[in-house]
Amino acid sequence: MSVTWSDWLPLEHTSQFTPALLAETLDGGQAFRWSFHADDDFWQGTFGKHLVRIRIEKSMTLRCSFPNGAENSINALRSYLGSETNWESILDSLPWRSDEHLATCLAGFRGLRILKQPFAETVLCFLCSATKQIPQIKIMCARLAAELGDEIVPGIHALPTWEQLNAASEVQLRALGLGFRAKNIKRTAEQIAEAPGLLDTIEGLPYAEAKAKLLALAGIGEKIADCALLFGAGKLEAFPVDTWIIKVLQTRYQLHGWTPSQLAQFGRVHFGRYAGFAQQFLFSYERLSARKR
DNA sequence: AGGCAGGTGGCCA
DNA sequence: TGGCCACCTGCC
Repeated sequence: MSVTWSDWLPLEHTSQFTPALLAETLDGGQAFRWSFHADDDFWQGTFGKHLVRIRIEKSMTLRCSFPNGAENSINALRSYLGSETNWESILDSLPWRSDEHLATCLAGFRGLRILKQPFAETVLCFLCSATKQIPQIKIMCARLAAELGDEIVPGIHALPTWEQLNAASEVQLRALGLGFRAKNIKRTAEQIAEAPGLLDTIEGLPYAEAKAKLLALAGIGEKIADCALLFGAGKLEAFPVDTWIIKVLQTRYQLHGWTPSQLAQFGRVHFGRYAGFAQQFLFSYERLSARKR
């Protein structure tokens, strides 16, 4: 039996969003669960127990579709996409007036957003991300879902919960191609099992405290903690420093010789309370430049 | 065919 | 603290 889908429901109208920006937001390294269906021009993905399709029309209207009967996922989707957030105003508050390179990046990706993904699965996806490129991370996440996650509709699974992960063995996780990440995921699953409600607590904490608690989990260092807090907990001040951002800050901000930790500090101070939002523009711009070469 | 990829943790000075 | 290296796997 196959899934039937609802009509395309209007999600929001925006003059800023474009197909390229939707792609960059859903599939540019924040989330790893979206795939583009070129034939019918829509994105399909899951977050939590929601299965969703999104498309953008020429009139710049975002429309969405759900498996019949699951139409109320639209509320969760609005939250996921930050539909209620005034991104334009946050963007304007970034220090682009005194930072020429930031201004260039903002101009190139105006309309880009930060997702608000379910925190627990954001932690999982970024535990998979260590020294992997986006396509590999997506494969790992897909395998985790297929093998361990609940089935949302026939053939499509949610990412596993931490309870489901804890029920798996490290050997079983390794068999999914996770490599050394399997041990970290297994250990973190155990730590979470020992402290029920831990992730919910962390999500509700202020940035610095939340980060300190995340760093105590196996396999989570500065970068992964910041990614989880930025893309999964709405903490826009989190400033993940990965190899791309190191390169940007060294070459375009003349910060050669700075350690990743010092660069993170610089980022939070220089870009301010929405540093993570700024980071995403620097990241997208740098990645796009690299692909063109 | 070997190096490297959106890191982390452990070990050493 | 700061630098180095092992760690899985797959793709260029």
